[in-house]
Amino acid sequence: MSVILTTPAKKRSTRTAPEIRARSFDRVTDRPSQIENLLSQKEQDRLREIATVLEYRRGGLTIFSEGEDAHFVYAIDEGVIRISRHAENGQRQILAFMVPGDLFGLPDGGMHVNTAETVSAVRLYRFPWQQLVRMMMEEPQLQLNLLVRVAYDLRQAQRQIMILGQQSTDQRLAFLLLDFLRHPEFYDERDGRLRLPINRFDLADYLGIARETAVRAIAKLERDGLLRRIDSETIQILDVAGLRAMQLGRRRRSASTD
Amino acid sequence: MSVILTTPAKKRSTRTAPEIRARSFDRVTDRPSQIENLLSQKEQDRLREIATVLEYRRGGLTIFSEGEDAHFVYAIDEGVIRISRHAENGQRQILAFMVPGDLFGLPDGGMHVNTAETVSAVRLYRFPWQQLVRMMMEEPQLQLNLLVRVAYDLRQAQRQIMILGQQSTDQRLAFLLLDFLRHPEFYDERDGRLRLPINRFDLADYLGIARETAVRAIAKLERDGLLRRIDSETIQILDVAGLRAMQLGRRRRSASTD
DNA sequence: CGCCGACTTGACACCAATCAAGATAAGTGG
DNA sequence: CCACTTATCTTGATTGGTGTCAAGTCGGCG
Repeated sequence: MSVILTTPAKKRSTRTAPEIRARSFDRVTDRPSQIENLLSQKEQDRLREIATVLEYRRGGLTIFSEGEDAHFVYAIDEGVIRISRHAENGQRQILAFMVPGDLFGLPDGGMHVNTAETVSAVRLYRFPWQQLVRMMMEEPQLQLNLLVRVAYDLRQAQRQIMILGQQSTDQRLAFLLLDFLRHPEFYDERDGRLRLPINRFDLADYLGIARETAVRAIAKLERDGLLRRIDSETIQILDVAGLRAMQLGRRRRSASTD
Repeated sequence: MSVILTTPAKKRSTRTAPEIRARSFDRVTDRPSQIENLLSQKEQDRLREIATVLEYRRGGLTIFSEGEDAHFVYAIDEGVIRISRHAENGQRQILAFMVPGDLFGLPDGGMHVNTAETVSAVRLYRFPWQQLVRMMMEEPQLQLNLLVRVAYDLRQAQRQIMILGQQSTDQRLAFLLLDFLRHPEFYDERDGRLRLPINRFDLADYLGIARETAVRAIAKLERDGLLRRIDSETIQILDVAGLRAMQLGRRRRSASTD
């Protein structure tokens, strides 16, 4: 069975072709998503029964928005998405970028509190939340798996709190770059080239700085010989150790001086 | 059965008497901790079987430190604790203050990644992690309860990311004050007096600012007529609405201007 | 009474947000 | 293929905010 989903046209979209395709979950990929790794064959089969595959053809598409009723949770099979939230004054903060294997969309009081949008073309697995809850009550191992994932997200969030609470602009940028260096999807270790899948807007909103400040931070690291800009979305990393060292410096003294 | 635990003497401690007492979990409080609310009587009984009550007599005591092996999780029955983490350069960031009903100490790879310390006198329930896991595998409802709690912590962490990424010093302070206003334990709505259970060190390390900056922010809110300092740990709130309004202003324009 | 830690205030330099303007690149329509 | 539009990226100038160093005050405790 094949289903075509429609989404409200994005402001920057000029296409009219369907951006998303959905179909039932069977043999769509040879790389199993991480959620399957810890589960028995039987459990995987049951998950497949309730899952739908969604395909988003490009970046900038909304998967769900904060405030909407939440009926599904999602797992990424391919591509990058961003999780963001808007303050009451309208400012956007990007809470996380998520990559294949990550899970997102857990409801909070039946609603989505965050917004999820594609950064690149994306393939997702979509699970009906109610059915998933029923399954989890019967399969404790499945529930434990979900618990581990949420706990991981919590650790990641705390990590970002550390960055935003303590690091200078340059350090924040180094932190983001080092994170992306771990993904061979974006970083070619041989020639040292990193293709940043995110634009300066997203980068700034993630690091909690202004867009111009982000650009200047990149320019500074370039002056310092740590990297070289190829084009706006590609940079060549010249000194990984230097980036790491930069994170160790201190922006401000700790309030609690021992 | 009564057990006496010992902890390494704290630097500011001059006492020699035992700071912590532990005893088995039975009828120690007439106010049930929140973890019990959603559980059946049978499940509560089972929880009691594996729980121990710990009492810390004062603030500044370490419950566990980052890097230690994690064998227990904890629930707060009474008092306030702080969860912190130290960056590689030694800077401390306070990730959260936790109050009665909150749960903390979930292991990550068998270890504690954060440090937990008492802010005031505290009574805790301590649960052996392994036994709790076994119970959860048999009682899905218990596990779901834990999942809900971790998800809640994640939302709180994301909330702090919003604050640290977007808000000015004054706004951050207003945010913290408004949070404490919700707890009748600290805020007397009649005379408007707020007893801050945390010192300026903790306050600054929580908000990601320098200690002096925190003091100056308080002074500024006082000049603006929003509050009045009684003594270093007590302030009188004069304009709650003004504090709320302060949070809505924007420190900087969003990077993603629509 | 004197010490000590926590709190507070002042001075100053520097970093980053903001406003402004230009550069680059990709798309669009002629 | 070229002019035009638009979005994104980049750089400059300016100002306010915040970290840091320094000094002083306050309160508790021995």
